[in-house]
Amino acid sequence: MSYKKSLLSVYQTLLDLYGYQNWWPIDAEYHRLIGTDPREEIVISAVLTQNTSWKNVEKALENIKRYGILSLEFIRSSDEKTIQELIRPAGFYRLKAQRLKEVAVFLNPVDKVKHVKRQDLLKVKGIGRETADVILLYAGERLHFVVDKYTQRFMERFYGIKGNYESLKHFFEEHLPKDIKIYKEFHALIDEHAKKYCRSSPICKDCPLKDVCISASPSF
DNA sequence: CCCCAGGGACATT
DNA sequence: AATGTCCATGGG
Repeated sequence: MSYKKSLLSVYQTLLDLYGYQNWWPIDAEYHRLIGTDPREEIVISAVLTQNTSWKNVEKALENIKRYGILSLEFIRSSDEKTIQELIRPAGFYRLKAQRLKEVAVFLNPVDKVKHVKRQDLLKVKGIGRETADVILLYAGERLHFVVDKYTQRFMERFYGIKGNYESLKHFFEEHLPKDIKIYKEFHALIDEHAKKYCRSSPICKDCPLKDVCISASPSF
């Protein structure tokens, strides 16, 4: 039998299951050695990961670190063609080189992430709702919940909530404590769970949440 | 061969 | 407002 678990208890359950994910991943040692700002890696990787596997993003980040500098100033001062070649493994490389240029110019200095309005961030070409919220939450330490494809899929299956981006974002922000750590980890935990069980072709049979999910039938 | 991956801009209906 | 198409590499 299924019932509606509170959003916070879903978070607790996922946290118990998978542990802290420590998103957004950054190479702290690199930035300590080079003297660059770790927040700039978050901004760059947020653009690179658009509809792209993290594995491919990592290859691009390694290229930038090896042949350039993982910073927004490097993006600003480098030839766009050079950036294209470095980030090629991340896919959509011509498009993303352009987007990196735009955001690097806009977020100058990067400390702007602390006070920039979401509305203004969304005006930057290549920065949509999810990328904006990733930048605001993970680089700016600001209370913006990140909704992605996984989150939409999970919420539709688990709660039967469909909704557009803004309504889902609002749902999370209304039903969770105003806690940056919870926002960061919950988003990561949903992604982890969606990769393991709540896939496009869901594996409900072994899903740890099957008893509290409204769409998981015991017959699955 | 297929489908999918930590989306977004732009056009069409 | 909802849906379709394009962008592109790499892995399963």
